[in-house]
Amino acid sequence: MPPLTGQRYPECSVPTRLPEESRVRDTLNAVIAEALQAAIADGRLPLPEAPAVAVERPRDPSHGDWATNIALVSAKAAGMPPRQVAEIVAAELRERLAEVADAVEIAGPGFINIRLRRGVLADVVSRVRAEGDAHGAGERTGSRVQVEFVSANPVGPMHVGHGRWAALGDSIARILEHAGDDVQREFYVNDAGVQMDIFAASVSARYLELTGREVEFPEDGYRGAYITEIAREILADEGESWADATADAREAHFKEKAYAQVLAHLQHVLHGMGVDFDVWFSERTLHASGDRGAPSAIERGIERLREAGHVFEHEGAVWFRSTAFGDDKDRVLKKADGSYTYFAADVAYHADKYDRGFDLVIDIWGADHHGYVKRMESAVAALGHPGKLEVIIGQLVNLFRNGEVVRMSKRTGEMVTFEDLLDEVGADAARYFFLRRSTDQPLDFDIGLAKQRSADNPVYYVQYAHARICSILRKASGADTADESVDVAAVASRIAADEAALALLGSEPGTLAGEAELGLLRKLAEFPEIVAVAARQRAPHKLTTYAEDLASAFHQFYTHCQVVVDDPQLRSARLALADASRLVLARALGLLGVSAPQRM
RNA sequence: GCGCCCGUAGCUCAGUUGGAUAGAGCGGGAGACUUCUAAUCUCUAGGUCGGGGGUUCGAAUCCCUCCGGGCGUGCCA
Repeated sequence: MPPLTGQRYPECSVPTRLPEESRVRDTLNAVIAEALQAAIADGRLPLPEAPAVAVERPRDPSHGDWATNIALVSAKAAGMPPRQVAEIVAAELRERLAEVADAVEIAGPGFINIRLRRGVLADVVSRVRAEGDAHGAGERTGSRVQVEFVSANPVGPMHVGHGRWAALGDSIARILEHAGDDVQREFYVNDAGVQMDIFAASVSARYLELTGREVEFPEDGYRGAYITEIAREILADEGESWADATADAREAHFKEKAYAQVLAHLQHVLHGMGVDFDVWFSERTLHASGDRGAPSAIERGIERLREAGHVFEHEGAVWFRSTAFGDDKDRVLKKADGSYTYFAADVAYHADKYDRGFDLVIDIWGADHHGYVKRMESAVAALGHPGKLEVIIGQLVNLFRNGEVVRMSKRTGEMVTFEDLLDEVGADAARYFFLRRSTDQPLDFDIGLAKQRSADNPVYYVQYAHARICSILRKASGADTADESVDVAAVASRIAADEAALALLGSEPGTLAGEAELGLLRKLAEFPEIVAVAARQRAPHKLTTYAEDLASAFHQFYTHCQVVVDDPQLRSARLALADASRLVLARALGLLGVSAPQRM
């Protein structure tokens, strides 16, 4: 078992800076701002000040590579029709962008569309290939972020929802790391509290049954078959002697045995899907008193709230005045019977997180906990860290098989566990499907579809694009396309495509081949921005959507363009384009925690 | 009752800061393998963005209201 403590994590200190947006976007914004300034300065545009500029990528590729609505935005203030404003700005832009743009056009109600030179578009190929792992990455922000997720009670197997949150938390962590933050993954183990007692009593009852004794199963006990399995293992290991011990001694012993087993199991399943936590934080450590009777972390947490003036006593209980921070009602920390609430432990836990120096804490909770968000935010604010907690609510998963809902019953313990699902569909498909929908949307998971190795299955669609590229590279090396001993990366590194060669890409616009090349170039260029948006919005599903778009652009390219052709220049250019696609596909899949196979 | 999330094509869902003719996959219809993997591609049909008001040059997106669905609303964990 790994260490179960609130262990410290190595200090990280890197200069603070926000992730950089795409270079082209920044440049265009700057140039447009200059153009506006110039037109305002010489009186052609009667504006008091230049409006904020924001270029965007038009949805419709026929509108060019970039567009700005600046004329529409400023028409009113300038007292001119939008198209007239657009004329003035566009004239300026044509001069300033002569080097990089083929055309600056006015369209629709007054949009200015900018069409980049092919050479500028093809630039992305060299950039992707030169930057390697750094491509699409933000500069190090120095921001220390903790993502806490799954945190399933260690009293049974994970359900399918836990699997989704595991995929989500891990992918968000990967994306934030790529965007430049220092990220720590943490699992909070609720190993204190009554559910552990019930758990122990359940195992104890099954153990006694196995020794042939008549026992009444606890009414609120856990009835899953795994309880019996655990009891059986204890029986095999330690024999029947525990049947004669006192119930207290037996349950105390069984609790630790069973807990260790379940925890190891959770770690095993999570590891199996590629999710590894940096810290497993035990709730018990918060309850434990310090040396020579020093107060526990929970007691210290309450003390801190009290010092901040937000604690009061009422009807024998100790309360946190969360209403002072916008909560609906105040919350109990210490019950009238002297025990602490789960919330009190969570206050101590979060205090500990900030003591560890995190600049931002992201908690991923199941939808059934969303009523808890406000009080936790209140507590964090009261502890002096307002705004440094972000709670992401993960919606549930509905399992379907052949269009039918898979029914589960918690009472009888009859359920499809996350491990069952992993065994059936595999880690790649499970992760991909979990991440495909936005977080705040409940997910319908069709087991049949996830297992299907066909065109209907988006995860294979994306992986297949990657495998196809690897196959092309094997062919280009002169080897058999099925020869798995070929080092694809090494082949790729030998491909050299100079500017003249890359300029051939998309040189025949209007043809199927030319459009396919241009489409792929444009899609590749979007990647850094997609990563930045996915990071900012904590939205891995932006990357599944992107990966499918990129795979589609590649498949079209593949269909319409022979890559390994005789003409050495065209061949190297297309190989380089395919290689850049390979790298970006692998990176996108990597951020999702999904493998990028070289053969399928 | 109150709070949060959601409602977009037959189905499952994207839609960035309010932008142009609202997109994709599946499913329906019609096609393409002598090629570097057809796990692919091409064409086609399909919409009152839940309803109604408002804000504005412009609304799926922002505001109000109504309808429908999910979850929450413990001195449980």
